[in-house]
Amino acid sequence: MGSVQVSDLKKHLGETVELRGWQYNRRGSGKLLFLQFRDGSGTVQVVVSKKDVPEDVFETAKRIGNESSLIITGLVTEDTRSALGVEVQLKTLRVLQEVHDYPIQITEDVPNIDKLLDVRHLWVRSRTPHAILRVRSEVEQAIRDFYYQRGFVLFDAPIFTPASCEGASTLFEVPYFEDKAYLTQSGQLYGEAGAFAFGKIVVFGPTFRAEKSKTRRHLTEFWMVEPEVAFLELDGIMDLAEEQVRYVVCRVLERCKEDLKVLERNTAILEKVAEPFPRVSYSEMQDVLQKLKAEFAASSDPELVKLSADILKNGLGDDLGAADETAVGLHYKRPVMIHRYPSAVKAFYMKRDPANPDYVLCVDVIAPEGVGEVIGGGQREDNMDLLMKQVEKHAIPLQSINWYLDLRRYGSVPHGGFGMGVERCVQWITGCQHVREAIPFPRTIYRTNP
RNA sequence: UCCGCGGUAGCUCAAUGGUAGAGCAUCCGACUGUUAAUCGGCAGGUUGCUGGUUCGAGUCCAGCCCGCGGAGCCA
Repeated sequence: MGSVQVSDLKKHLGETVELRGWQYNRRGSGKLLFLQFRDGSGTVQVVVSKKDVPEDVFETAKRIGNESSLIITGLVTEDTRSALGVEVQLKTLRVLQEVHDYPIQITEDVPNIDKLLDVRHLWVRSRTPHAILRVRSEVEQAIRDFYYQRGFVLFDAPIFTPASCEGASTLFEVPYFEDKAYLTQSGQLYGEAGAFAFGKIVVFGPTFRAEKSKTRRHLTEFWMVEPEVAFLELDGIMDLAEEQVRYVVCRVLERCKEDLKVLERNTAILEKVAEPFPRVSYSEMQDVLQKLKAEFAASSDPELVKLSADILKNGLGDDLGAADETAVGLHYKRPVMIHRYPSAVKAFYMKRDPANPDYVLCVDVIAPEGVGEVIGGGQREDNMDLLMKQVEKHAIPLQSINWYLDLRRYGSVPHGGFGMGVERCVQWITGCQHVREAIPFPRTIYRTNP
């Protein structure tokens, strides 16, 4: 008799099977015990009846604490009272390790995420983190499938880089033999090299930002997927971003139903990705935000009134603030694409809009429900002279970027792409409160442990 | 870096300047259909650190440490 997985138990109705895993929880009485048994694939209720098992087996089952590791055998029976629809009538019980002081208790809420993150290595066993990280796994697989199916070449960018790609953002400096190196904050520049070699590439890897951000949307280490395509212009880039988000969300809706149920996620808002994403220019958005500001100020909801005060706080020509993004999310209730920002607030490599050189051909995708920017990208400046002006303006050291300028010297073409933060995407899809919950071991300004 | 909030039992939180408490978890016990089971009991503390005010400080004051939320910046 081989072991079976909890997720496959329905195929073994009426059979006696072996299960290997851990006790998640126990309820019961003096003569009847209900072990919640998990093996990673799922959780099943194991019934231990005093009259059906030897005395010592019953006493052991009654004694062992949560997260004791077990190998059991039992009869698989149908039972509508059990969440899974089946349960297991215990026959034999082998305890690999008996545990009595597991530090996490079974609760549904997350009262203090920081305390739980101290024991993240154990917390990942619990119901909610388990569901979120399963969704993350599906998101990452969906991303890979999406690009693979479309003929993109997976083009890994280096982690050690010579210097800043984007100027202002803070980089992690690390000793590198006799020299210094920096952890990458974007694989994009390398992606552009790949696009000119393979046509369509995608960079998928970790990214590091030494920003001292302490919000539920920020990590110092996060995963980013960055497609880059030769001969693709802004409209095409927006099409790609929209299709990719739609594909990923639909995959999760289709394949992670149970996890979304565990997370009590309202899927109605996710299903709206089937509809076209609104595409609004920065300039048009100013008018929309003006209207929203007035509308929210007149609202009876004090939260909206408070939000209203911060809308358009940064003024015309500046980047949108967090309140603006929240308002956009509340208004459209689905991902929104904002394009053609003022060039002053965007990176040096963004291509000028020929129709109005004060703006650049970029696009941000704003997720609703307070998650904010999940995608940032656009068309790259492909003209050597214009690019050089920006390099000088941003005071980017030539020696670290000279290789990149070669891409404009030898066969430059219109091209572009974007970067999507995997954790922000997972945060939105799962509806989890902190982006920290969307990665197995989050790294933040004050946490590198465990 | 700036603004705001917090640190009391393993966890979540109480405690007009006057004997540090509850719920949950652990441990012990009861219960044959429980769904975060329920019920009874035992145990559990240098109240973040240092100093000050006071007859008396978890509480008031000063400094420090640590964390959380937000702004900025970003994905």
